[in-house]
Amino acid sequence: MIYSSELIKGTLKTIILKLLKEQGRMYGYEITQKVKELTAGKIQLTEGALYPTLHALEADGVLTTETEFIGKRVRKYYSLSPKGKTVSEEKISELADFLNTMKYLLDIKPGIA
Amino acid sequence: MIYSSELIKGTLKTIILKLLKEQGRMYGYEITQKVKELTAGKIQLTEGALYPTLHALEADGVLTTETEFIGKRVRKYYSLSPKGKTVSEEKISELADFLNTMKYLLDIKPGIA
DNA sequence: GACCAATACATAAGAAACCAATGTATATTT
DNA sequence: AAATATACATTGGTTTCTTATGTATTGGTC
Repeated sequence: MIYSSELIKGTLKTIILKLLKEQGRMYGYEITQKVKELTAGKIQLTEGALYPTLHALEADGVLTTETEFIGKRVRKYYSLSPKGKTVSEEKISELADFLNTMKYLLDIKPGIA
Repeated sequence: MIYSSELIKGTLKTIILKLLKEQGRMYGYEITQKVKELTAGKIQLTEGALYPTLHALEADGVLTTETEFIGKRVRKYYSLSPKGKTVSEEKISELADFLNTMKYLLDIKPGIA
């Protein structure tokens, strides 16, 4: 089962920031594969969603890039900027808090609600 | 702290369906207040997001409505249709699954990722 | 050696969904 | 009587994603 895309929408940026925080640097395609692997295929990032998001984060000064050539093929590595490290901490803890709140909402029983 | 709206986007429908499943029937304003209460103000649904969503769910045959007058003021109660009961079960379990997956992603440490 | 799948980037047109603002009106509290 | 709360609704604009398309290299397979 693949999650409906609307669920992923709000969390895409945070997922990217979390992975970059742990991995140091990653390139776009690598991110799609890593997320797919870590979620057993339940989250499949599309390129049309990923690349614009990466570009936006870079434009915001959250990510920095380095381009490398692997043979003749180009690879663009993304890393957290100093600002990005702060932003990622904030985003990650906000999401963790949100997950708890949502879990609480889903656990509510008729008597409590 | 109020969650950024992008986080709520993907979960709004499911929140509504979950509440209606537990409460039987609710009207729009009541939903905004209940969500605010249950989340200690962290989730504040705006009318511009709520009403279009309710209308869409009704148009999809997921919700049914009854209009009542409280004095001269109208109140529109929403309930799950038979189809809505099925849909709500699906949405709720998908979200529960998604929350677990996201929690797993956020817990990943450098060595594991 | 020809073909397909995987790797790797990117953009563009359109759709979906929300946000902020606005509008209308009644009810309650101070 | 004024302000706040209740209660519905819509609209214009923005953001953000989806689908589709485009280019090109690399690796595996028949």
